Amino acid sequence: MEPKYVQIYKEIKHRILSGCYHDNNQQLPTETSLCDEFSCSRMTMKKALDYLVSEGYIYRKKGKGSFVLPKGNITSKISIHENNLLGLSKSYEGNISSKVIKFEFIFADELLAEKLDLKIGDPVYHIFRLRLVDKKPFVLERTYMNPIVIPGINQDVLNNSLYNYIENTLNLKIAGSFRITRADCSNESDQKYLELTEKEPVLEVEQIAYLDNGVPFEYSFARHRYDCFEFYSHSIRRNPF
Amino acid sequence: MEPKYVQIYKEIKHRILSGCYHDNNQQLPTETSLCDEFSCSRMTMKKALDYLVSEGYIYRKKGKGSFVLPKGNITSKISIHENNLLGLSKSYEGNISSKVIKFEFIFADELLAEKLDLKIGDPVYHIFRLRLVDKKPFVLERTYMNPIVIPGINQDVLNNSLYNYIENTLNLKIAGSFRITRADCSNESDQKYLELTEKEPVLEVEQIAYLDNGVPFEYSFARHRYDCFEFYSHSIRRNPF
DNA sequence: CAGTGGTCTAGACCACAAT
DNA sequence: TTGTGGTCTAGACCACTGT
Repeated sequence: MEPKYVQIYKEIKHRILSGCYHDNNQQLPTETSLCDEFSCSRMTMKKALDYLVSEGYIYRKKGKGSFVLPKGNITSKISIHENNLLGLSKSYEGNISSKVIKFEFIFADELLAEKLDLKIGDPVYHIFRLRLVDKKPFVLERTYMNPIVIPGINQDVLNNSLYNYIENTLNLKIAGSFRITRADCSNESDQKYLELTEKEPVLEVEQIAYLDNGVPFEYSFARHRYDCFEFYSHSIRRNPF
Repeated sequence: MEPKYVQIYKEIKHRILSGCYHDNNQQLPTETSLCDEFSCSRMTMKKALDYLVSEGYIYRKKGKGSFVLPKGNITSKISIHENNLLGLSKSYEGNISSKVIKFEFIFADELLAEKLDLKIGDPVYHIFRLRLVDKKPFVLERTYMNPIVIPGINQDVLNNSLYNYIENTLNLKIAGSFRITRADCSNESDQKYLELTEKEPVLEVEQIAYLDNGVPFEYSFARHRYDCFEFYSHSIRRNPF
């Protein structure tokens, strides 16, 4: 059973996307009237509306009301929202395949030990995969994983979705991640596998991902072809901060 | 007067950063005991803790408790958090200067009209600036602004901080933005002003920024030197979504 | 079972905007 | 003055965890 505020959030989001508030100068009904309609308290309605604010659908002004915000447009590249945690397979609807270039155990050096919360010398999976979208090279992923936390990885899993394996087979929950995004010159591997020239760069995303018990399970570098990937995000200024 | 939940948020954040919960296995006190200590209701405490969750300081598990999350590390590059809205001048403590390369009125084409919510042919500021950090070229910014919304821009403003001018002189409030981040090959201007070779790329951030009345005031492309800028972000999986 | 966090309520008071 | 959203409360019930 979904919480009431999620149901309300979804219904109002649906109304916004259907243009229900276009006639009324993009203004939503007042909170109290929405509370009446959905038979809920104001706190619950506020929670639903807060999610719409945080996703950039509406903005609210004290003393005035709540209004629909125009949506930024997405280009033709593959766009991943900054909040997306679910790996490529779940983020894109195309035909995704993987080619495993390297799959081995290594021993954690200082960096890996720090990022994955291990001791130096502990065994770590090192996975180097090329991921293709509609058979065209898209991203070159170098992933380090803690084999204690994520056991049983094999070629079969790697050819499909690691995230599916973690969530559905191992039944673990992914809770969050830290990411750093940067541009970089392509190196020899990039050029070879992503079919880039020397002049063409990559968009690198460095990531540490955590399970819901706070344990880091993945440290990865994903190097994307510059011409078919971009990140989009929406920020709002939080009120009293 | 700051809301109570902000004060509580700040105090607990301070405690986390000081390592107060290190002894107790990174576990925070229960919500009810924190409510007692801060003399507040549970809803208020939850709001404070929700902000800590959204910023990646803690995670919470039903039936277990709330725990401090290890913090991702930031590298030596200039790192801007994905949520930062405040322009370079307020994001970085170094010695920042600007060189105005071009500053003119143009007429909105279809793209600009759409992004800035104008009619085709309406006048638009076109600002092309090189921004330097500690006298070294850092980012090349091409900005389009609606002169009706942001009037009175001149060379003096451009040599300092546009965001300061908007917030402090014009007394407008910046509410939020949409951003798209991508890597790109450097073009001739990039190479000239950012002092890059043909092989070296840029990190481009395309942005539409909004005031708190929902009006878009800026559409910009910021092309950063690849080797001294990166974006970092933190995502959490929201519960019932 | 007891203890935790998650949701929800009904009502209160405040700050801000428009009239 | 009226109406809006922002904050806050005191208490209720639920779902999940570990004993």
